[in-house]
Amino acid sequence: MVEMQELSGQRVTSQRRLLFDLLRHSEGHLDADELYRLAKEREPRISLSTVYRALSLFKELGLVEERHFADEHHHYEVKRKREHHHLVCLGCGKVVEFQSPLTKRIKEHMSRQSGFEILNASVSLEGYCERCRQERG
Amino acid sequence: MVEMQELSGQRVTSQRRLLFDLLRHSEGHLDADELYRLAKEREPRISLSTVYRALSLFKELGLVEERHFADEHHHYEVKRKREHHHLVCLGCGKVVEFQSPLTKRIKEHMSRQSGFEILNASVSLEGYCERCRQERG
DNA sequence: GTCTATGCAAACAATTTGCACAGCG
DNA sequence: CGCTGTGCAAATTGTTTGCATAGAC
Repeated sequence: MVEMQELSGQRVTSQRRLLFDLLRHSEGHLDADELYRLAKEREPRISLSTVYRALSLFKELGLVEERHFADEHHHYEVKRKREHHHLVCLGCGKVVEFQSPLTKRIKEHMSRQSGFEILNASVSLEGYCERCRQERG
Repeated sequence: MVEMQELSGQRVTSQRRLLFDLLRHSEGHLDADELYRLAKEREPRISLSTVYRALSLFKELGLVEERHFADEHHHYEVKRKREHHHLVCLGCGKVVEFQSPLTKRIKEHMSRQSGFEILNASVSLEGYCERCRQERG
């Protein structure tokens, strides 16, 4: 298990190490409060502002990405090498990640057509997962 | 110019008519506060909570869609027949809408692959527009 | 030892809610 | 005229900030 060793000149504190670690090992897309609650289990004195400050630092350093799913607040996930996208179930909130070569083609096409330099693409699909479809009849 | 005639059993009030009208005719993607300010020009006594209540009603009825662009608060736009997507400039905030047959293909592909019933797709591309690219050198 | 990061409480911003009155149907 | 929608102010929720102290380097 890789640990946080350096933070581009910023200090590596126990809180930052813990928070990054939790993000790293949580499958999902945590929001600030979920992360806070998890962190408190291991370090009860940690404060929510530390969580926000750490998230904003990680985001600035490009270590995590901020997502805006339906309605609610922000979710954060550790940035991975491969670009990936999200399929969200409107019934149970489950998030499935996927990749698709088609997104690369959309980027290329729109870049040519608009003159934008396109840095990133995010595709988000919504619908009902198999189980929720059955439950809804 | 088409006017709001009915609201699925909900009452059509002057405020709702005004708000929907403003959304309708604003090119862009208004947020609650922008909409509020526009509405006040025509109806100074309108309140911000009315704006929020109307937006949430419209959203429930499927008349408008809520977008979550980078960071900030929600934006709302009247739902149109054609699905369309967004290209956002990170420099100046400009939003360009586009359509692409590739999104239909992504939906079909993911639907087959995941067993989800996919209701909608939203693609959001970020980058720098031609002008901002020049200004940044 | 110096200077940045933390915890706490208080400030802010976006959105929601309770209540008495206004006005649609 | 009954009942839903509105304006206003106050409440909530998510996030940020000021300040004194803790702790990384």
